[in-house]
Amino acid sequence: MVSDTRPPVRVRYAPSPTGLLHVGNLRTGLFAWLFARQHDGVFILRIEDTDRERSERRFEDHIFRDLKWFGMDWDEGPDVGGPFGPYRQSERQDVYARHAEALLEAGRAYRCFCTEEELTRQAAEAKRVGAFWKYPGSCRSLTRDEVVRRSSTGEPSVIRLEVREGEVRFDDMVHGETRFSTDVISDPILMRSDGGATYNYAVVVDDALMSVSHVIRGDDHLSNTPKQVLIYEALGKPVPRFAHLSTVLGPDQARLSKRHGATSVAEFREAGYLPEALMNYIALLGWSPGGEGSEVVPPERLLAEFRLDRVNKNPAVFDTGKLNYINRQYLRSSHRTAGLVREALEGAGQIPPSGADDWVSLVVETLIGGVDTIREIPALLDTVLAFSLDDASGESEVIDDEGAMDLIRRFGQELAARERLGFDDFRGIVSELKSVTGRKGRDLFHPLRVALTARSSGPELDKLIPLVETAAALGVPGVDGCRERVAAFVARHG
RNA sequence: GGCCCCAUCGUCUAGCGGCUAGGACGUAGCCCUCUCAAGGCUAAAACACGGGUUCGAUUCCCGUUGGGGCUACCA
Repeated sequence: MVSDTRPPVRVRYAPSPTGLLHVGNLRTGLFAWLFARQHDGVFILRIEDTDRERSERRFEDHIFRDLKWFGMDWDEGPDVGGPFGPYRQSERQDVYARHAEALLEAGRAYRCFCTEEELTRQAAEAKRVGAFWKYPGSCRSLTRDEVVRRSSTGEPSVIRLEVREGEVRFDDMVHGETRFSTDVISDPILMRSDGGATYNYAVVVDDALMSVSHVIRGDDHLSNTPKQVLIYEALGKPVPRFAHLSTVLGPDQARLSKRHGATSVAEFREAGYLPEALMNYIALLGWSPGGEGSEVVPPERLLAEFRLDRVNKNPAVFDTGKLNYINRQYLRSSHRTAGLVREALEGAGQIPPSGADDWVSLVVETLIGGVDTIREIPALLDTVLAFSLDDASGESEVIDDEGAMDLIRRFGQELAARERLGFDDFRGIVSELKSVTGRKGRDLFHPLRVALTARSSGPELDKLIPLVETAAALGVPGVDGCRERVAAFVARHG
């Protein structure tokens, strides 16, 4: 046996609590989570709330809630703790400061007194004449005494990393080997003049201290990576492996945002999407199971088949239509569907006074095939159960057809003879009407549908009739039984 | 301006020098059917452009074009 010397897999997901969790962000989290779980690794949730202005605690709670709903779990995080905490950047400021001091001591970083205004002016001027500009390193050569003197007068300063010469290279799991020349990298600011850590520095300190082995994140950070590698080097910490994921775009090819409609996990949940369907679809953004046939890949299979190194490099456009298709597939087979339909019906006040369970399963059986999401059920049910004679007035094909009306009258007489119309009764009546009137097929069924629903389309009659009869029997408000409906229809048009 | 990343049907993708360029969603037609859906079958639909390398490029290299990111005391 050869012993495995690879370091343990530790992957982190680091959302910012500045708003609701976004599907683009969620995809990064999903890929990171899948990778961690596939390698028996540790999945860490870290909250990047260094932006005090925009970060809010309630958004953090929403992140926990949405991730759990989505089906992800984590081993370390602000809510569950862990050996490398704290897991909120806002609680780690002293850690950043301490390591910055150490870098200063080690001569890898230096204090810079250049004012932001002056530097911004230089940069703007360079840009105006089309010249390249980077921080010239003016403060690199300040003597220790001078630094002490200027600091003691209260002159504000930042801490910058001294960028070495040469090249930075790293092997990205989705982009392959990537290299940058340090010639174009300004000495990055580690600590701001207000004493706070900058993002690029804080992530590195956190990832290094948390022994993160794989940094999986959006590719908007690809250009930041060389800076970060330099910081790892200065800190004397091993550089993790990186995987930079492309962004998720809206239908107009622009980055997905609110104006594209639903983009937050919460919205998809509320719209009645099943979490496993959303997970399946999101995994398909940049990855595919390959081969031929279905792309319905449930979470268990995702765990087995997903490959981070096979994720596409180019950005993917979010397609609600395909998400709907995937959701329909899960809606039909999930054991959770009934419970969710029940909630939706309760929310819409469509649960009858008695017999709720039977009612819900009947509604599911009748309507689930016709919807993209659970959310559509209450409205569809309303439409299906509605019976308005006024709607029928446009059905001249039936109303003006004496044969059809005769059929309906006979149908009404049959119904009048019984209390309830069971589906077997309906079968019997129909076959009798068929032989009496000589009508069949469309001529036979269409008039009956119109008399029963006042509409020319809807679910199959063998599903619709039990639904209407049950609704009437259970006392769903405003729903008449078949007998009353046909009688009313005959009274109006017959 | 500089640096970096990306580029196959409308969309998501398979492809890793030789394929009738495959699948999925969507679209169209047909079938099923009382209707609308669903479901089944079929069809149309792509290698951004120009140079190389090679016996041979969707595939490798270089440009161009078009997207995107970074170049902040934002993350």
